Amino acid sequence: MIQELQNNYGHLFEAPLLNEINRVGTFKEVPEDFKIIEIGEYVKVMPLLVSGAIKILREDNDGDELLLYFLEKGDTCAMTLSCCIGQTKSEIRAIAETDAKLIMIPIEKMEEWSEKYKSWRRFVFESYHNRLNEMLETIDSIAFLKMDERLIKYLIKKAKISNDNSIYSTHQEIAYELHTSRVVISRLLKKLESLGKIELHRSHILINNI
Amino acid sequence: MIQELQNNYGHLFEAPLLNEINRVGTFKEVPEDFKIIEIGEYVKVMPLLVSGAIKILREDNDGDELLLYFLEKGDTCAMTLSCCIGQTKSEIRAIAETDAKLIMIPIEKMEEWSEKYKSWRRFVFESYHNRLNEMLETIDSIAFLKMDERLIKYLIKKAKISNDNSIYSTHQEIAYELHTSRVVISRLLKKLESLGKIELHRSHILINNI
DNA sequence: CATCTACTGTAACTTTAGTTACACAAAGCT
DNA sequence: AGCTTTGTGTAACTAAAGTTACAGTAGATG
Repeated sequence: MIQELQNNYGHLFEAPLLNEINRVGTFKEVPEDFKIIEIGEYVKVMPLLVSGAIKILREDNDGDELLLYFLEKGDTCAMTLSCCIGQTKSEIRAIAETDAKLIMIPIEKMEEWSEKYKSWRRFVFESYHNRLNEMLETIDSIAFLKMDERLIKYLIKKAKISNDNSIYSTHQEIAYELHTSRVVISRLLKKLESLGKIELHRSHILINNI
Repeated sequence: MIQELQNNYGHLFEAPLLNEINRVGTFKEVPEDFKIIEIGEYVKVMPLLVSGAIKILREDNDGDELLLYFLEKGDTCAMTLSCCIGQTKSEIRAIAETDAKLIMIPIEKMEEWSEKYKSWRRFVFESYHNRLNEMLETIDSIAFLKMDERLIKYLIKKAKISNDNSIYSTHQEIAYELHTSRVVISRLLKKLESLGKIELHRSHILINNI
């Protein structure tokens, strides 16, 4: 494990902390679509992401979903942090967007390391900072943008995350994540295609020049 | 100052920390509608709210506003925290919703106290936790609710914040904060009135039984 | 008290999004 | 192959929200 840790967090954490993480953390590989955290669960470990991407979803009372944001390597889930500390249930769902590698840290270490390591405090604060900003961007999108613009942002982000300008999703899946209906997405995608920005195939969207 | 501090934060912080806050913090009273933080400003102090309420607003490129959430006594602005630590510009605007009393802490103390005081760490983490949850609630509202439901939530919250079931706002002001148009708000308010839930007066809404 | 400004009410219309319904085609299965 | 499931395209309609326009009225101001 030490290698993955070194590569992704070596520059962030001081050596003694890295050693501790190596000692108490457990390495975990999860496949795409693996459910890492479910809404309402108590969270007992904090995941450090070393490779891949995770999507964070919110759900309303009717079971309708909304994509909040993606996590990438070097990130941790501030929501989880937040739950760990408060000992509260998870407010969100975390699903592996791609195959991913994680280091799981038992939550008891959170407080201990916050006292001991300046770099850990920095990391935790920075995670919160980043997540708050992601949330703000999400709010901007849903409050200020129309669905066509949200869709474009979504496609760009999704392509960036997977580092591939093909997106292998169905219209239905996209509709879920943007919390709208399949018909609306098909309609808007068709419009984007007619503008030459994308090409539509079955379960596959090719990004040309958005 | 010590009295306000004791009352609102006495149970949260250990005595030595309270003393330090008393020593380095500056007390500030601001009137309703006072602009505490503006978008794009660098933030050099962290406000602890001891009385009154503060509204936190987001703005898009066209200058359209959206109310994110309210802060009440015992709260601090996690956004500000976040900015302090990251030394970045403020992403939000903070306006006194009512007359308010604040204790301003120089940001250098943030890191110092995070190392020294467990209660401070708790407080900071908890603030982040609360703010993330407020943001989630905001997202829920704008993503999952229709305007009439958002308006009702807004009225309830606003009444609660001012501890008064009269709201002294114009339809235009409400429209700004919910990021919609005055006509829409007038329409929906009229409907609520006809249901007997509220009474409409000039610049004044009386909440009956929402 | 006459005038002006700000606030509210409402009608009529447009735009955007959501819904229903159905046709058709690609992939999966036996 | 034939059948089924899943994904997409599109039309027709409804609902919600945003826009424009204008009238009326309560307060503020000179």
